[in-house]
Amino acid sequence: MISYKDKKVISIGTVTELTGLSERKIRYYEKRGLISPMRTERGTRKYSFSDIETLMKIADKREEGVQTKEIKEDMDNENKKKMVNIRDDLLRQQLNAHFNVRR
Amino acid sequence: MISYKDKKVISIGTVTELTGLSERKIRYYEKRGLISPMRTERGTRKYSFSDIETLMKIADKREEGVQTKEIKEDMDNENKKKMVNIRDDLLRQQLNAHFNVRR
DNA sequence: CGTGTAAGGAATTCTGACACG
DNA sequence: CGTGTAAGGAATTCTGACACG
Repeated sequence: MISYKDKKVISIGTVTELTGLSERKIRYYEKRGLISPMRTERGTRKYSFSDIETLMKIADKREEGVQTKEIKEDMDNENKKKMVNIRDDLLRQQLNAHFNVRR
Repeated sequence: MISYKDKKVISIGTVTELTGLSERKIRYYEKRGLISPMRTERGTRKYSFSDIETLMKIADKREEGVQTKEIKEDMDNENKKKMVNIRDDLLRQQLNAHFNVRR
């Protein structure tokens, strides 16, 4: 969870090599809200391995002709589901703790 | 094992921020054989998270006054031990497989 | 031995725009 | 809408050297 996967340390040139995407595309997907790299003090973008995985998925969808807007909506929905699951897990945990204490 | 930890994707400027070490020091530790970053086609160095962890350890040792040569020897010895363990584990595995088959 | 620094060149990254469609 | 490209500037990285000790 506190893994290296989400550390934003990779610059765009390397992302280009890792994903096969052009800088132009990568910056464009950012503008459309599909990824959100970090910015250093002087404004250079830094990406995480997570971002790279996301970009690979985006590349696949784009090849299928899916528009960035749709891709974003799908991604947002998946995130929503994940958040709901986390919330439910938490609730369940708290309920369990509550009943265990009372018994 | 095939984790992100060993992927060489971080440029020296970022390593500088992550470790607090100067570029000069980082390059010097490389020359002494303490780390071995990758090189891109045009010669820029790329480091892994492993390299960064190693650099942090080096920084600690250096603060204690330990010389790079000693640090290298210690690191080489640790690696040797690890290799021996891996070999022994493998041998043990093969022995077990052998006897299990014969019984 | 370990590290700082100035030097000059080459490569990187950024933004805004023109282009096509 | 999605992507390419040329443009100009700013920041990055590299190497070899001089310096101190």
